[in-house]
Amino acid sequence: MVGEPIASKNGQKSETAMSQMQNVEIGLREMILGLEVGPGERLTERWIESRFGASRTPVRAALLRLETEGLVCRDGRGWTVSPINLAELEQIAVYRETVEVAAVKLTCALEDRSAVDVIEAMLDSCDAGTPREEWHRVGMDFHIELARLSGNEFLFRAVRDAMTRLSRARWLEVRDEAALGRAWAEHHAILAAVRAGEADEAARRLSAHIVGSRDRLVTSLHNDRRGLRARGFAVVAA
Amino acid sequence: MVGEPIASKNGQKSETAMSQMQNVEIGLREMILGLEVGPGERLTERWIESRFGASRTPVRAALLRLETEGLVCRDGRGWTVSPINLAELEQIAVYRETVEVAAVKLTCALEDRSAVDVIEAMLDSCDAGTPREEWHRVGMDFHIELARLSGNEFLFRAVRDAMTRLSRARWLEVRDEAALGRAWAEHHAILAAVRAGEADEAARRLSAHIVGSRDRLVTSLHNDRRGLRARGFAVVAA
DNA sequence: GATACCATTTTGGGATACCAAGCTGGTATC
DNA sequence: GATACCAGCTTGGTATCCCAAAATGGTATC
Repeated sequence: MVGEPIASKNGQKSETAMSQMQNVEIGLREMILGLEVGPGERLTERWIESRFGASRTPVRAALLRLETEGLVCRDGRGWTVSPINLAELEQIAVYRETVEVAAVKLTCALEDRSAVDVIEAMLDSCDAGTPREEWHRVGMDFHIELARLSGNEFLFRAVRDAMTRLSRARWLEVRDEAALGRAWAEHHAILAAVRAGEADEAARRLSAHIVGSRDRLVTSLHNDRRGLRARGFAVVAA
Repeated sequence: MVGEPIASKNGQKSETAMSQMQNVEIGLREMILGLEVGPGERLTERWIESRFGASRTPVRAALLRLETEGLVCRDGRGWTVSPINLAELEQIAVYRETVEVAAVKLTCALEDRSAVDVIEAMLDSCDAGTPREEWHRVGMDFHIELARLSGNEFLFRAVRDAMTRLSRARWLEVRDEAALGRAWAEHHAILAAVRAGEADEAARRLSAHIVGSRDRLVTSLHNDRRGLRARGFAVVAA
């Protein structure tokens, strides 16, 4: 056994009412998104098995799930943590611009748009003392929760899945304070337009935000790809 | 053993070089999309196991895959063929309009749009003597292949997955000759606009086509839902 | 020293055994 | 007759075992 087995063997429930499969799925997702296992790294089912104290059946189920999320991919026979793919990041940006703009237009057409206040409060919960992980999480949740307001389950899932795929890359991005402040200002401006029901204005601002975000992200990773490779992270060029 | 086992036991390869999991996944998907198992029907892993002559390991893998496609869903402990959900169909229509329009606009911006000819040939391969299954398949592939031309993998997958979810409903739709002819005319008109590079015109026609298609689909299923329930198909109202 | 070849190990795919939870049908009690 | 209760069966969740293929490493040959 390597690391800390989370649940004991032979059908024993872990202290929470969570199945082994959920245990492995959630734990492995966190390890991948938190870069505890690097992009491009090989994964063996047996290693995951011992790492989480589960048997191969739930391990394989979790891998199949994570494969559909794009976090792991098949490597012939065998599994690999998906590399960071710059070309893919650009395509995802186009995709999320499409679905996020559609979602925000739907939201602007709603009579009751008061739910934007909850999102605004979420943004405001970040200040100078907030750890970087939290800024990162809130920056993603802003887009996910904004899409949820549309009420369209498929647009929401599309945004959530796209943000999941972008998560590691955004984490690796070299961001300065100024860029972060600008992003937050854009977030607020988007919410203001949604609150006012100005669909075109909200769409324009959101679109510009996403495109700018993409450009900074791809540029940052491209410039730093030597450093990323030095850390053992596979980065596929655009 | 019920039905016709496709592969023999104990690691024996079937005649094609296909894994058991792919066997089960593809076979079960065809059974669901072909309505050989009705929407809302309960599925047991053991039944699938004997139906396809595979053990539970590949069966579970296939079920997990089909769950992400929305073709089966969990029913507490246990599996169910996803019911036809009219509210979901309407949401999917909004979603696919969004992504298909975005894809076709990207395609119109390409220099080389000659690939539309292949799609046009596909449409023209259907005539009065073509079986209904083929019309159905080509009607879906038109949208999928059109999205593929955009070159954006995520828009393409979104359209493909949406069409998969719509497949059973479209098959159940009561369509007359006139509606089919109108759909084909709209398909040709969309292609003509794409060929000419007229993005706005193509988007307008595609959008109208999808909205009209949605209205006819939902109306048809809503009117016929008594008959569908009589066939044992679960239809959830909007 | 390079290379071809073979034994060993590793690994994913699949099959099966076992378990606990839940459903079912029957029975006993009132 | 209705209901509470219990035994047994079904079923998904999990662990484990087996297998074939691929990777690995060492050795013999040139």
